[in-house]
Amino acid sequence: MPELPEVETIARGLASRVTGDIIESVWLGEKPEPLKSAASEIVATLEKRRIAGVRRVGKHIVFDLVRNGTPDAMASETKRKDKRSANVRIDGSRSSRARLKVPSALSRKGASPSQAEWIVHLGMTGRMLVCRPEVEIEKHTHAIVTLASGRELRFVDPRRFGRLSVSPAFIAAGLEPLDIELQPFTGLFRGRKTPIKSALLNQKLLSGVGNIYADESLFRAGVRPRRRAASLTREDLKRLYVNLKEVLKEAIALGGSSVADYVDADGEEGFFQLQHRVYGREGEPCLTCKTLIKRVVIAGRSSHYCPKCQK
DNA sequence: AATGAAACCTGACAGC
DNA sequence: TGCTGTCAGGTTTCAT
Repeated sequence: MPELPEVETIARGLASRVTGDIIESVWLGEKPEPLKSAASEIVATLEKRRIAGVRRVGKHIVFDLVRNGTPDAMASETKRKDKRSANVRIDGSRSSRARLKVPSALSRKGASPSQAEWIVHLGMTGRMLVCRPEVEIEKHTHAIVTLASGRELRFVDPRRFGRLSVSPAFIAAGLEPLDIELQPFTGLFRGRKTPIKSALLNQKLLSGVGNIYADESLFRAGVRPRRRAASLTREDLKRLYVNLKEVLKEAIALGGSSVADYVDADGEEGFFQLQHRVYGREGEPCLTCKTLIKRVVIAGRSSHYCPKCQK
């Protein structure tokens, strides 16, 4: 569901609410699908850690975790030696609210690095909620993290395309659209025969651009989504570069786009959907020239464009 | 190597 | 009311 501006909004909301809090325990649902790392490793990495910060990397939410009372990461401590999975049991019964029990040896000092990261990808329908324990547990809740402040952090994801993982230091595959400079940006598309729309969605090139902002940036740049990436001129690429950054920044300023059911960490909707010029406007007049907006499918994704404004 | 289609899931909505 | 078909903001895997 969420793309870069939505994830940025959610990460900022989470940062303001849970930074400094301490993770007491972790419950993981019975379905293994949302887990990219082993359940035992996630539990062992999260429990008893302090949340030093929350940030966005591409479309990922990254929780920076430090050992409680250890504000600074110990850079040398990056090697992980666990033999812990054997004793960890997953109890999926939501009603009993059973918690994973981690053997005490795992919490001993030195059992894991002092710095770690909890990575959350929301997929299409994932949400992260911060709430009181008495709040009813929604259907499709796959993880509940109990905080020392008495609140809970809950991961809810009906379609289960979201993923949870842990890592010593997560690195996105692609480059950050908001940080990249013009030269590396143009270099990403050199020699690529794939449609520019597909290239923009390729997370190994740029991380964070999704279907809405790909369509919106291409409209602003006046480039048709089916154009071969390599066919874009220097001027096309410059306009795409400028407009992609612009549309992402504007969307972040408005709290992202709420098309279906996206809400941020505080349950607030974004407002950028009101600024969409092509996305979701098939058959409606172009805001610039009144030509009807077309929708085609490119690499399996809906793509919206103005046949007159985009060449 | 690179490209596209299919698969992974559930829910909402339109049309009959 | 309820059935069927379509669509969805993402990523990975498989075939070509």
